[in-house]
Amino acid sequence: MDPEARRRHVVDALFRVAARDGLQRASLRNVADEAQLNIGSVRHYFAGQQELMNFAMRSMLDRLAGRLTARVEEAGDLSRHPHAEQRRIAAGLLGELLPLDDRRRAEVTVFIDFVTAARTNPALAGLSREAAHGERDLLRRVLIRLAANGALRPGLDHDLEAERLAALLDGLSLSAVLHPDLVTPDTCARAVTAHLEALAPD
Amino acid sequence: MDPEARRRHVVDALFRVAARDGLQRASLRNVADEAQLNIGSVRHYFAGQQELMNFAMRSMLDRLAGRLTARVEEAGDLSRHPHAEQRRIAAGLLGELLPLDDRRRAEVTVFIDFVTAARTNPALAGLSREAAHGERDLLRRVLIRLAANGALRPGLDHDLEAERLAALLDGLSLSAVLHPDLVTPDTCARAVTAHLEALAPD
DNA sequence: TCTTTTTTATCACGGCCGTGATACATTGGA
DNA sequence: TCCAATGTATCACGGCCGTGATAAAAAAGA
Repeated sequence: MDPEARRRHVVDALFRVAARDGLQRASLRNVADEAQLNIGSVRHYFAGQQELMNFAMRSMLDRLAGRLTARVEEAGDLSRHPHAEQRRIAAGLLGELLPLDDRRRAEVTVFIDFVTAARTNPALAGLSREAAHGERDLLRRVLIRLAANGALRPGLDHDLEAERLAALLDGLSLSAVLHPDLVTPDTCARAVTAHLEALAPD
Repeated sequence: MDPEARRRHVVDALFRVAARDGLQRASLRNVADEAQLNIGSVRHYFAGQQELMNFAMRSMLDRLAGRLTARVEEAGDLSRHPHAEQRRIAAGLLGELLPLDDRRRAEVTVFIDFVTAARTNPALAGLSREAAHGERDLLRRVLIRLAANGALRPGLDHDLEAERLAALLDGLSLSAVLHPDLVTPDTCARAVTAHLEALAPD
């Protein structure tokens, strides 16, 4: 069987375990059970637990990056839309980073587990750093593009605003994952919309 | 010796271990070592690991709540200050929730470890929920107080703005803890200031 | 002083973990 | 067909864990 597919199968099992029970419970044995595989099979495709973790986190970042760039291309040339519509499109793009449905909730849940684990796990530190930079680069580009089309108030500090937007999205994600009854998908969407509208020209 | 002091001594050791190595490494043995105590002594003051964790998280929330209410009282009657100064005072208060120095960085680090652990640890779920509600209540009160004094733009949805402010603070804290070189104390302070200024009347 | 309570210190058990080693099964090409 | 490569399945070791049981030491009160 395709080794690539096998690896994906194992990684998906890891994601399910991590989303359900937390990343610390994603041991080789538990992941193997979830994948309905023998632990020996898992170890045949991954040299050890560290490599599995690293590969899983990288897979997740790749998938996320893929979806985001697809969204960006799909958006195309913003300048043909009115300003309000441009901000609406941007909000839709940013929603890809938020737990707005079950799929994204599971992804964001595991993402948060990974980056927090990375604080004390050198094997994941590089990927965590990469993710943080990637997020900020994306947000800066979005803001600059909106501003270039006149969809944002002039005179904004784009670096600071990108940081503020990153904090808003990260904070919403964290709260929505930890307290789903307190921070619903609707709350997330309204907060992002309000934030972008607060950056609109007068 | 005062049993209360002993418990605090153990809990402080747990905080140091959690801040340095992560909460998952805060085993009874590691905490006892850090406290320079025998594991038997620790177990004499705490029935088990679950009780230690619960007590530690409660202690931390109590300390934080104490500092915040002290800050609120210290602020006193805001209406005697000009609007800009009122927002500055509010920003100072909110800074108590951010990792602006080593002490607060350590606290926020452990806080994040606790609330993320609470997602899959029923013994901590209640405290996590309590913390989330407490944070939002505080922020709502701050915003309403500022608005009542005319220091904020009229017509704001205070519930939504409290949620947005909570997300900003949580997101800044998370990023500052995970990526200290990317999100510095100065960045945090500037982001909070910019946020409050964006809520100011025209 | 003697006694009771509190505190400190160990030992041992079972559980889960990652991992090395090894054997068995399956597959696919010469 | 035979053989090598790939994949699957177990066993065993040492490590760290929480915890029950127990004992020794220290402190406190009579």
